[in-house]
Amino acid sequence: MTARYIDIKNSLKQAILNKEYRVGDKIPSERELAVRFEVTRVTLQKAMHMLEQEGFIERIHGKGMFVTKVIEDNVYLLNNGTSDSILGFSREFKDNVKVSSRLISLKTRKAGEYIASQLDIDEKDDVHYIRRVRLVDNIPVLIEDSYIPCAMIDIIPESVLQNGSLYEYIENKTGRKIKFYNSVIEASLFDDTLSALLESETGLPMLKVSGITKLEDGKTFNYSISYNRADKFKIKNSWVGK
Amino acid sequence: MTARYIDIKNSLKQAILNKEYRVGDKIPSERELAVRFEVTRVTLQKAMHMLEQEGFIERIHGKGMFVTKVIEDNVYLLNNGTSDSILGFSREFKDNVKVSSRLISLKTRKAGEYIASQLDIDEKDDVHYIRRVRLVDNIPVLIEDSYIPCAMIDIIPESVLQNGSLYEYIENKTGRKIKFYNSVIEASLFDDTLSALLESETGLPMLKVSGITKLEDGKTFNYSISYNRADKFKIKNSWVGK
DNA sequence: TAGTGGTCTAGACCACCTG
DNA sequence: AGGTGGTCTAGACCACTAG
Repeated sequence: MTARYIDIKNSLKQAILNKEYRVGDKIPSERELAVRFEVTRVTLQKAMHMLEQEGFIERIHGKGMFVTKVIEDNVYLLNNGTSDSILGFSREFKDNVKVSSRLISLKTRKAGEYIASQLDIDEKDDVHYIRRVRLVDNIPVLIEDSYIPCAMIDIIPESVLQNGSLYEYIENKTGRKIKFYNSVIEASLFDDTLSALLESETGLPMLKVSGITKLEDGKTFNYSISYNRADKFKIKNSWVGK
Repeated sequence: MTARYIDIKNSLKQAILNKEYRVGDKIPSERELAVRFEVTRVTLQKAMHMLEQEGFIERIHGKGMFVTKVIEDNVYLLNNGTSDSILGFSREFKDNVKVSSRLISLKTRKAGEYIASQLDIDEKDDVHYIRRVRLVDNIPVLIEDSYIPCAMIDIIPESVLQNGSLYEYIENKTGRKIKFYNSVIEASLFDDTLSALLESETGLPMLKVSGITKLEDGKTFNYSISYNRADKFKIKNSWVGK
Protein backbone atom coordinates (compact mmCIF):
# COMPACT_ATOMS: atom_id res chain seq x y z
CA MET A 1 0.00 0.00 0.00
CA THR A 2 1.78 3.02 -1.25
CA ALA A 3 0.92 6.36 0.17
CA ARG A 4 -1.49 8.39 -1.90
CA TYR A 5 0.86 11.36 -2.24
CA ILE A 6 3.63 9.15 -3.58
CA ASP A 7 1.31 7.85 -6.29
CA ILE A 8 0.26 11.37 -7.19
CA LYS A 9 3.85 12.58 -7.32
CA ASN A 10 4.87 9.71 -9.58
CA SER A 11 1.85 10.14 -11.78
CA LEU A 12 2.61 13.82 -12.37
CA LYS A 13 6.32 13.15 -12.78
CA GLN A 14 5.50 10.65 -15.47
CA ALA A 15 3.24 13.16 -17.18
CA ILE A 16 6.11 15.63 -17.24
CA LEU A 17 8.59 13.06 -18.53
CA ASN A 18 6.07 12.10 -21.23
CA LYS A 19 5.91 15.76 -22.23
CA GLU A 20 2.20 15.96 -21.43
CA TYR A 21 3.25 19.09 -19.63
CA ARG A 22 6.09 20.92 -21.31
CA VAL A 23 8.89 23.04 -19.94
CA GLY A 24 7.51 26.34 -18.71
CA ASP A 25 3.90 25.11 -18.84
CA LYS A 26 1.62 26.03 -16.03
CA ILE A 27 0.13 22.95 -14.46
CA PRO A 28 -3.36 22.90 -12.90
CA SER A 29 -3.83 24.52 -9.52
CA GLU A 30 -3.67 22.68 -6.21
CA ARG A 31 -7.39 22.91 -5.77
CA GLU A 32 -8.08 21.52 -9.22
CA LEU A 33 -5.61 18.66 -8.86
CA ALA A 34 -6.98 17.86 -5.41
CA VAL A 35 -10.40 17.35 -6.95
CA ARG A 36 -9.01 15.35 -9.84
CA PHE A 37 -7.08 12.96 -7.57
CA GLU A 38 -9.82 12.94 -4.96
CA VAL A 39 -7.65 14.02 -2.05
CA THR A 40 -7.50 17.07 0.17
CA ARG A 41 -5.19 19.96 -0.58
CA VAL A 42 -2.86 18.97 2.27
CA THR A 43 -2.20 15.58 0.69
CA LEU A 44 -1.83 17.05 -2.75
CA GLN A 45 0.63 19.63 -1.45
CA LYS A 46 2.80 16.89 -0.03
CA ALA A 47 3.08 15.44 -3.52
CA MET A 48 3.80 18.81 -5.08
CA HIS A 49 6.45 19.72 -2.54
CA MET A 50 8.25 16.51 -3.37
CA LEU A 51 8.04 17.23 -7.08
CA GLU A 52 9.52 20.65 -6.38
CA GLN A 53 12.32 19.17 -4.27
CA GLU A 54 13.12 16.77 -7.06
CA GLY A 55 13.44 19.69 -9.41
CA PHE A 56 10.52 18.97 -11.74
CA ILE A 57 8.31 21.93 -10.94
CA GLU A 58 8.50 25.39 -9.44
CA ARG A 59 5.82 26.70 -7.16
CA ILE A 60 5.28 30.45 -7.23
CA HIS A 61 3.07 32.03 -4.61
CA GLY A 62 0.05 33.71 -6.17
CA LYS A 63 0.89 32.56 -9.68
CA GLY A 64 0.86 28.80 -9.87
CA MET A 65 3.05 25.81 -10.54
CA PHE A 66 5.31 25.49 -13.57
CA VAL A 67 7.37 22.76 -15.18
CA THR A 68 11.09 23.36 -14.65
CA LYS A 69 13.82 23.27 -17.21
CA VAL A 70 15.29 19.81 -16.78
CA ILE A 71 19.00 19.35 -17.03
CA GLU A 72 19.79 16.58 -19.47
CA ASP A 73 23.28 15.38 -20.02
CA ASN A 74 25.19 12.50 -21.44
CA VAL A 75 26.68 11.98 -18.02
CA TYR A 76 25.29 10.13 -15.04
CA LEU A 77 23.99 12.02 -12.07
CA LEU A 78 25.22 11.12 -8.64
CA ASN A 79 22.86 11.08 -5.71
CA ASN A 80 21.47 14.50 -5.17
CA GLY A 81 19.60 13.90 -1.98
CA THR A 82 16.23 14.23 -3.60
CA SER A 83 16.18 11.59 -6.28
CA ASP A 84 13.86 8.66 -6.13
CA SER A 85 16.41 6.04 -6.76
CA ILE A 86 19.47 6.64 -4.68
CA LEU A 87 19.43 2.98 -3.89
CA GLY A 88 22.59 1.61 -5.34
CA PHE A 89 24.27 1.75 -8.65
CA SER A 90 22.55 -1.12 -10.44
CA ARG A 91 19.07 0.00 -9.49
CA GLU A 92 19.77 3.54 -10.52
CA PHE A 93 20.86 2.81 -14.02
CA LYS A 94 19.42 -0.48 -15.07
CA ASP A 95 16.64 0.99 -17.18
CA ASN A 96 18.83 3.15 -19.33
CA VAL A 97 22.07 1.35 -19.93
CA LYS A 98 23.87 -1.91 -19.47
CA VAL A 99 25.43 -2.03 -16.02
CA SER A 100 27.88 -4.68 -14.96
CA SER A 101 30.45 -5.33 -12.28
CA ARG A 102 33.90 -6.83 -12.05
CA LEU A 103 34.61 -8.29 -8.64
CA ILE A 104 38.14 -7.42 -7.55
CA SER A 105 38.08 -8.50 -3.96
CA LEU A 106 35.77 -10.22 -1.47
CA LYS A 107 37.21 -10.89 1.97
CA THR A 108 36.25 -11.08 5.61
CA ARG A 109 38.26 -8.93 7.99
CA LYS A 110 38.08 -7.20 11.37
CA ALA A 111 36.29 -3.87 11.17
CA GLY A 112 39.02 -1.79 12.79
CA GLU A 113 38.46 1.47 14.60
CA TYR A 114 37.28 3.77 11.81
CA ILE A 115 34.98 1.38 9.96
CA ALA A 116 33.54 0.21 13.28
CA SER A 117 32.68 3.76 14.26
CA GLN A 118 30.92 4.29 10.96
CA LEU A 119 28.97 1.04 11.14
CA ASP A 120 28.21 1.39 14.83
CA ILE A 121 29.72 -1.96 15.70
CA ASP A 122 32.70 -3.18 17.72
CA GLU A 123 36.12 -2.82 16.13
CA LYS A 124 36.77 -6.52 16.62
CA ASP A 125 33.61 -7.50 14.75
CA ASP A 126 33.96 -9.03 11.30
CA VAL A 127 32.96 -7.24 8.14
CA HIS A 128 32.80 -8.21 4.49
CA TYR A 129 35.17 -6.11 2.44
CA ILE A 130 34.16 -5.85 -1.19
CA ARG A 131 35.91 -4.04 -4.00
CA ARG A 132 34.20 -3.85 -7.36
CA VAL A 133 34.77 -2.06 -10.63
CA ARG A 134 31.48 -0.88 -12.08
CA LEU A 135 30.96 -0.64 -15.81
CA VAL A 136 28.36 1.13 -17.87
CA ASP A 137 28.03 -0.24 -21.37
CA ASN A 138 31.24 -2.16 -20.71
CA ILE A 139 33.22 0.96 -19.90
CA PRO A 140 34.68 1.07 -16.36
CA VAL A 141 33.39 4.23 -14.71
CA LEU A 142 33.86 3.81 -10.99
CA ILE A 143 35.38 1.72 -8.23
CA GLU A 144 33.41 0.94 -5.12
CA ASP A 145 34.58 -0.37 -1.77
CA SER A 146 31.92 -1.68 0.61
CA TYR A 147 32.11 -2.75 4.23
CA ILE A 148 29.18 -4.79 5.51
CA PRO A 149 28.88 -6.28 9.01
CA CYS A 150 28.94 -10.08 8.89
CA ALA A 151 26.47 -10.06 11.78
CA MET A 152 23.91 -8.58 9.43
CA ILE A 153 24.55 -10.68 6.34
CA ASP A 154 26.40 -13.93 6.82
CA ILE A 155 27.17 -14.78 3.23
CA ILE A 156 27.24 -12.70 0.08
CA PRO A 157 27.16 -14.82 -3.07
CA GLU A 158 29.62 -13.83 -5.76
CA SER A 159 26.83 -13.98 -8.30
CA VAL A 160 25.09 -11.07 -6.60
CA LEU A 161 28.27 -9.02 -6.72
CA GLN A 162 28.86 -9.85 -10.36
CA ASN A 163 25.42 -9.40 -11.85
CA GLY A 164 22.81 -8.55 -9.25
CA SER A 165 22.00 -5.67 -7.00
CA LEU A 166 23.69 -5.90 -3.62
CA TYR A 167 21.07 -3.60 -2.09
CA GLU A 168 18.22 -5.70 -3.40
CA TYR A 169 19.89 -8.80 -1.99
CA ILE A 170 20.21 -7.14 1.40
CA GLU A 171 16.61 -5.96 1.43
CA ASN A 172 15.48 -9.48 0.67
CA LYS A 173 17.76 -11.15 3.20
CA THR A 174 16.90 -8.79 6.05
CA GLY A 175 13.29 -8.21 5.07
CA ARG A 176 13.80 -4.46 5.58
CA LYS A 177 13.85 -1.61 3.14
CA ILE A 178 16.67 0.84 2.71
CA LYS A 179 15.67 4.08 4.31
CA PHE A 180 18.57 6.40 4.87
CA TYR A 181 21.75 7.41 3.18
CA ASN A 182 24.33 9.87 4.40
CA SER A 183 27.48 10.72 2.55
CA VAL A 184 30.23 13.19 1.92
CA ILE A 185 31.36 14.00 -1.59
CA GLU A 186 34.73 15.45 -2.43
CA ALA A 187 37.00 15.91 -5.41
CA SER A 188 40.28 14.08 -5.63
CA LEU A 189 42.67 12.47 -8.11
CA PHE A 190 43.02 8.86 -9.19
CA ASP A 191 46.21 7.24 -7.99
CA ASP A 192 48.07 4.49 -9.87
CA THR A 193 46.19 1.56 -8.32
CA LEU A 194 42.76 2.95 -9.05
CA SER A 195 43.70 4.19 -12.51
CA ALA A 196 44.89 0.70 -13.41
CA LEU A 197 41.54 -0.78 -12.42
CA LEU A 198 39.75 1.74 -14.61
CA GLU A 199 42.22 1.23 -17.46
CA SER A 200 42.84 4.96 -17.62
CA GLU A 201 45.78 7.26 -17.22
CA THR A 202 46.75 8.30 -13.73
CA GLY A 203 46.07 11.72 -12.16
CA LEU A 204 42.59 12.23 -13.56
CA PRO A 205 40.01 13.97 -11.38
CA MET A 206 37.29 12.01 -9.58
CA LEU A 207 34.34 12.49 -7.31
CA LYS A 208 34.87 10.50 -4.16
CA VAL A 209 31.70 9.57 -2.30
CA SER A 210 31.87 8.04 1.16
CA GLY A 211 28.97 7.31 3.42
CA ILE A 212 26.70 4.99 5.27
CA THR A 213 23.41 3.36 4.37
CA LYS A 214 20.74 2.39 6.88
CA LEU A 215 17.66 0.20 6.91
CA GLU A 216 14.17 1.15 8.07
CA ASP A 217 14.91 0.08 11.61
CA GLY A 218 17.83 2.49 11.86
CA LYS A 219 20.56 -0.17 11.62
CA THR A 220 23.62 0.75 9.54
CA PHE A 221 24.41 -2.04 7.12
CA ASN A 222 26.97 -0.56 4.79
CA TYR A 223 29.87 1.84 4.76
CA SER A 224 31.11 2.51 1.27
CA ILE A 225 33.55 4.61 -0.66
CA SER A 226 33.21 5.07 -4.38
CA TYR A 227 35.65 6.65 -6.77
CA ASN A 228 33.86 8.10 -9.77
CA ARG A 229 35.37 9.29 -13.03
CA ALA A 230 34.80 13.04 -13.20
CA ASP A 231 34.06 12.94 -16.91
CA LYS A 232 31.19 10.51 -16.32
CA PHE A 233 29.56 11.73 -13.14
CA LYS A 234 28.02 14.95 -11.96
CA ILE A 235 25.82 15.97 -9.08
CA LYS A 236 22.57 17.79 -9.49
CA ASN A 237 21.81 20.04 -6.60
CA SER A 238 18.70 22.02 -5.99
CA TRP A 239 17.47 24.03 -3.13
CA VAL A 240 14.14 25.62 -2.35
CA GLY A 241 13.88 28.39 0.20
CA LYS A 242 11.89 28.76 3.42
CA MET B 1 5.87 36.60 10.42
CA THR B 2 7.79 33.41 10.21
CA ALA B 3 5.92 30.19 9.89
CA ARG B 4 5.43 28.31 13.12
CA TYR B 5 7.12 25.14 11.86
CA ILE B 6 10.23 27.09 10.86
CA ASP B 7 10.51 28.48 14.38
CA ILE B 8 10.07 25.04 15.88
CA LYS B 9 12.65 23.54 13.56
CA ASN B 10 15.17 26.24 14.41
CA SER B 11 14.46 25.98 18.09
CA LEU B 12 15.12 22.23 18.11
CA LYS B 13 18.14 22.59 15.86
CA GLN B 14 19.60 25.07 18.30
CA ALA B 15 18.92 22.69 21.18
CA ILE B 16 20.84 19.99 19.35
CA LEU B 17 23.74 22.32 18.51
CA ASN B 18 23.82 23.41 22.16
CA LYS B 19 24.08 19.74 23.16
CA GLU B 20 20.83 19.85 25.09
CA TYR B 21 20.13 16.72 23.14
CA ARG B 22 23.20 14.63 22.47
CA VAL B 23 24.11 12.32 19.64
CA GLY B 24 21.98 9.17 19.81
CA ASP B 25 19.55 10.68 22.31
CA LYS B 26 15.90 10.04 21.85
CA ILE B 27 14.02 13.29 21.65
CA PRO B 28 10.43 13.67 22.88
CA SER B 29 7.64 12.20 20.79
CA GLU B 30 5.65 14.12 18.22
CA ARG B 31 2.63 14.23 20.46
CA GLU B 32 4.61 15.55 23.39
CA LEU B 33 6.37 18.20 21.33
CA ALA B 34 3.09 19.23 19.74
CA VAL B 35 1.70 19.97 23.19
CA ARG B 36 4.87 21.77 24.27
CA PHE B 37 4.90 24.05 21.22
CA GLU B 38 1.12 24.39 21.21
CA VAL B 39 0.60 23.22 17.63
CA THR B 40 -1.07 20.24 16.02
CA ARG B 41 0.89 17.16 15.07
CA VAL B 42 0.72 18.04 11.37
CA THR B 43 2.55 21.29 11.96
CA LEU B 44 5.07 19.69 14.25
CA GLN B 45 5.74 16.96 11.69
CA LYS B 46 6.58 19.55 9.09
CA ALA B 47 9.27 20.87 11.40
CA MET B 48 10.60 17.40 12.14
CA HIS B 49 10.70 16.36 8.51
CA MET B 50 12.83 19.41 7.79
CA LEU B 51 15.16 18.58 10.66
CA GLU B 52 15.48 15.06 9.26
CA GLN B 53 16.18 16.39 5.76
CA GLU B 54 18.87 18.64 7.16
CA GLY B 55 20.45 15.61 8.75
CA PHE B 56 20.02 16.49 12.42
CA ILE B 57 17.63 13.75 13.44
CA GLU B 58 16.46 10.32 12.34
CA ARG B 59 12.83 9.33 12.56
CA ILE B 60 12.18 5.65 13.10
CA HIS B 61 8.67 4.33 12.77
CA GLY B 62 7.43 2.82 16.00
CA LYS B 63 10.56 3.80 17.94
CA GLY B 64 10.94 7.54 17.97
CA MET B 65 13.24 10.34 16.87
CA PHE B 66 16.96 10.36 17.52
CA VAL B 67 19.78 12.87 17.20
CA THR B 68 22.07 11.97 14.30
CA LYS B 69 25.80 11.77 14.30
CA VAL B 70 26.88 15.14 12.94
CA ILE B 71 29.76 15.31 10.57
CA GLU B 72 32.24 17.90 11.73
CA ASP B 73 35.25 18.77 9.70
CA ASN B 74 37.85 21.40 9.30
CA VAL B 75 36.65 21.87 5.78
CA TYR B 76 33.75 23.90 4.49
CA LEU B 77 30.61 22.23 3.26
CA LEU B 78 29.23 23.14 -0.10
CA ASN B 79 25.51 23.46 -0.61
CA ASN B 80 23.84 20.18 0.07
CA GLY B 81 20.36 21.09 -1.01
CA THR B 82 18.98 21.00 2.47
CA SER B 83 20.98 23.51 4.41
CA ASP B 84 19.43 26.62 5.75
CA SER B 85 21.97 28.96 4.39
CA ILE B 86 22.74 28.15 0.83
CA LEU B 87 22.43 31.80 0.11
CA GLY B 88 25.80 32.93 -0.97
CA PHE B 89 29.26 32.54 0.30
CA SER B 90 29.48 35.49 2.69
CA ARG B 91 26.23 34.68 4.43
CA GLU B 92 27.13 31.07 4.81
CA PHE B 93 30.39 31.59 6.60
CA LYS B 94 30.30 34.94 8.26
CA ASP B 95 29.69 33.64 11.75
CA ASN B 96 32.58 31.26 11.86
CA VAL B 97 35.47 32.75 9.98
CA LYS B 98 36.72 35.88 8.30
CA VAL B 99 35.49 35.97 4.74
CA SER B 100 36.74 38.46 2.19
CA SER B 101 36.81 38.96 -1.54
CA ARG B 102 39.26 40.17 -4.12
CA LEU B 103 37.56 41.71 -7.14
CA ILE B 104 39.28 40.58 -10.32
CA SER B 105 36.87 41.81 -12.94
CA LEU B 106 33.63 43.80 -13.20
CA LYS B 107 32.37 44.47 -16.70
CA THR B 108 29.21 44.86 -18.69
CA ARG B 109 28.85 42.62 -21.74
CA LYS B 110 26.25 41.05 -24.02
CA ALA B 111 24.82 37.86 -22.56
CA GLY B 112 25.50 35.65 -25.56
CA GLU B 113 23.60 32.50 -26.38
CA TYR B 114 24.48 30.19 -23.50
CA ILE B 115 24.27 32.69 -20.64
CA ALA B 116 21.06 34.09 -22.11
CA SER B 117 19.46 30.66 -22.13
CA GLN B 118 20.42 30.14 -18.52
CA LEU B 119 19.15 33.53 -17.39
CA ASP B 120 16.04 33.38 -19.54
CA ILE B 121 16.81 36.66 -21.32
CA ASP B 122 17.68 37.69 -24.86
CA GLU B 123 21.20 37.02 -26.03
CA LYS B 124 21.63 40.67 -26.93
CA ASP B 125 20.73 41.83 -23.42
CA ASP B 126 23.46 43.22 -21.21
CA VAL B 127 24.77 41.38 -18.17
CA HIS B 128 27.24 42.22 -15.44
CA TYR B 129 30.20 39.88 -15.50
CA ILE B 130 31.93 39.58 -12.16
CA ARG B 131 34.97 37.53 -11.26
CA ARG B 132 36.02 37.36 -7.65
CA VAL B 133 38.52 35.42 -5.62
CA ARG B 134 37.06 34.47 -2.25
CA LEU B 135 39.23 34.16 0.82
CA VAL B 136 38.62 32.52 4.15
CA ASP B 137 40.89 33.82 6.88
CA ASN B 138 42.91 35.48 4.13
CA ILE B 139 43.54 32.23 2.28
CA PRO B 140 42.15 32.12 -1.29
CA VAL B 141 39.83 29.13 -1.50
CA LEU B 142 37.66 29.64 -4.55
CA ILE B 143 37.02 31.68 -7.67
CA GLU B 144 33.52 32.73 -8.58
CA ASP B 145 32.18 34.06 -11.87
CA SER B 146 28.73 35.66 -11.82
CA TYR B 147 26.47 36.82 -14.63
CA ILE B 148 23.65 39.14 -13.60
CA PRO B 149 21.14 40.77 -15.98
CA CYS B 150 21.57 44.55 -16.05
CA ALA B 151 17.80 44.82 -16.44
CA MET B 152 17.44 43.46 -12.95
CA ILE B 153 20.19 45.40 -11.18
CA ASP B 154 21.46 48.51 -12.91
CA ILE B 155 24.55 49.16 -10.86
CA ILE B 156 26.58 46.97 -8.55
CA PRO B 157 28.88 48.99 -6.28
CA GLU B 158 32.41 47.71 -5.96
CA SER B 159 32.13 48.01 -2.20
CA VAL B 160 29.48 45.29 -2.17
CA LEU B 161 31.70 43.00 -4.18
CA GLN B 162 34.69 43.66 -1.97
CA ASN B 163 33.19 43.42 1.49
CA GLY B 164 29.44 42.90 1.41
CA SER B 165 27.07 40.17 0.39
CA LEU B 166 25.99 40.37 -3.23
CA TYR B 167 22.88 38.33 -2.48
CA GLU B 168 21.85 40.60 0.36
CA TYR B 169 22.36 43.61 -1.90
CA ILE B 170 20.14 42.06 -4.54
CA GLU B 171 17.42 41.15 -2.06
CA ASN B 172 17.42 44.73 -0.82
CA LYS B 173 17.46 46.30 -4.28
CA THR B 174 14.70 44.13 -5.69
CA GLY B 175 12.70 43.79 -2.49
CA ARG B 176 12.44 40.03 -3.10
CA LYS B 177 13.92 37.10 -1.28
CA ILE B 178 16.03 34.42 -2.85
CA LYS B 179 13.95 31.31 -3.24
CA PHE B 180 15.47 28.81 -5.57
CA TYR B 181 18.88 27.48 -6.47
CA ASN B 182 19.70 24.88 -9.05
CA SER B 183 23.19 23.71 -9.83
CA VAL B 184 25.41 20.99 -11.16
CA ILE B 185 28.56 19.99 -9.35
CA GLU B 186 31.46 18.25 -11.00
CA ALA B 187 35.11 17.52 -10.37
CA SER B 188 37.78 19.08 -12.52
CA LEU B 189 41.33 20.40 -12.42
CA PHE B 190 42.62 23.94 -11.98
CA ASP B 191 44.25 25.34 -15.08
CA ASP B 192 47.08 27.88 -15.09
CA THR B 193 44.89 30.98 -15.00
CA LEU B 194 42.80 29.85 -12.08
CA SER B 195 45.76 28.44 -10.18
CA ALA B 196 47.53 31.79 -10.44
CA LEU B 197 44.54 33.53 -8.92
CA LEU B 198 44.55 31.12 -6.01
CA GLU B 199 48.33 31.35 -5.66
CA SER B 200 48.59 27.59 -5.86
CA GLU B 201 50.26 25.07 -8.12
CA THR B 202 48.48 24.07 -11.29
CA GLY B 203 46.63 20.77 -11.85
CA LEU B 204 45.05 20.47 -8.40
CA PRO B 205 41.53 19.03 -8.15
CA MET B 206 38.49 21.23 -7.68
CA LEU B 207 34.77 21.08 -7.28
CA LYS B 208 33.15 23.13 -10.00
CA VAL B 209 29.67 24.37 -9.22
CA SER B 210 27.54 25.99 -11.89
CA GLY B 211 23.95 27.03 -11.57
CA ILE B 212 21.23 29.59 -11.44
CA THR B 213 19.58 31.43 -8.58
CA LYS B 214 16.01 32.70 -8.61
CA LEU B 215 13.93 35.12 -6.58
CA GLU B 216 10.53 34.51 -5.00
CA ASP B 217 8.73 35.64 -8.13
CA GLY B 218 10.49 33.03 -10.23
CA LYS B 219 12.85 35.42 -12.02
CA THR B 220 16.39 34.19 -12.57
CA PHE B 221 18.87 36.82 -11.43
CA ASN B 222 22.19 35.06 -11.43
CA TYR B 223 24.13 32.44 -13.33
CA SER B 224 27.35 31.56 -11.61
CA ILE B 225 30.28 29.20 -11.82
CA SER B 226 32.54 28.67 -8.86
CA TYR B 227 35.82 26.81 -8.76
CA ASN B 228 36.45 25.40 -5.31
CA ARG B 229 39.70 23.99 -3.94
CA ALA B 230 39.09 20.29 -3.31
CA ASP B 231 41.12 20.35 -0.10
CA LYS B 232 38.83 22.99 1.37
CA PHE B 233 35.36 22.01 0.22
CA LYS B 234 33.17 18.96 0.52
CA ILE B 235 29.52 18.24 -0.04
CA LYS B 236 27.30 16.67 2.53
CA ASN B 237 24.59 14.59 1.01
CA SER B 238 21.76 12.90 2.78
CA TRP B 239 18.75 11.07 1.59
CA VAL B 240 15.67 9.76 3.35
CA GLY B 241 13.50 7.10 1.77
CA LYS B 242 9.83 6.98 0.82
C1' DT C 1 -1.10 -3.68 24.59
C1' DA C 2 0.70 0.99 24.77
C1' DG C 3 3.42 4.20 22.42
C1' DT C 4 5.45 5.72 18.34
C1' DG C 5 5.64 7.71 13.62
C1' DG C 6 2.80 7.75 8.80
C1' DT C 7 -1.10 9.22 6.41
C1' DC C 8 -5.30 11.63 5.54
C1' DT C 9 -9.61 14.54 5.95
C1' DA C 10 -12.55 18.90 5.73
C1' DG C 11 -12.39 22.79 6.65
C1' DA C 12 -10.27 27.79 7.72
C1' DC C 13 -7.59 31.99 7.21
C1' DC C 14 -3.56 34.37 5.36
C1' DA C 15 -0.30 36.37 1.74
C1' DC C 16 0.69 37.09 -2.89
C1' DC C 17 -0.33 38.07 -7.89
C1' DT C 18 -3.00 39.70 -11.74
C1' DG C 19 -6.53 42.00 -14.11
C1' DA D 1 -11.94 40.81 -6.61
C1' DG D 2 -10.82 36.29 -7.68
C1' DG D 3 -7.45 32.83 -8.01
C1' DT D 4 -3.20 31.04 -6.42
C1' DG D 5 0.03 28.93 -3.06
C1' DG D 6 1.27 28.91 2.39
C1' DT D 7 -0.02 27.70 6.87
C1' DC D 8 -2.68 25.63 10.46
C1' DT D 9 -6.34 23.13 13.18
C1' DA D 10 -8.65 19.02 15.48
C1' DG D 11 -9.50 15.30 14.87
C1' DA D 12 -9.10 10.05 12.81
C1' DC D 13 -7.16 5.62 11.53
C1' DC D 14 -3.15 2.79 10.13
C1' DA D 15 1.57 0.46 10.63
C1' DC D 16 5.41 -0.46 13.22
C1' DT D 17 8.13 -1.49 17.67
C1' DA D 18 8.52 -2.89 22.10
C1' DG D 19 7.76 -5.23 26.55
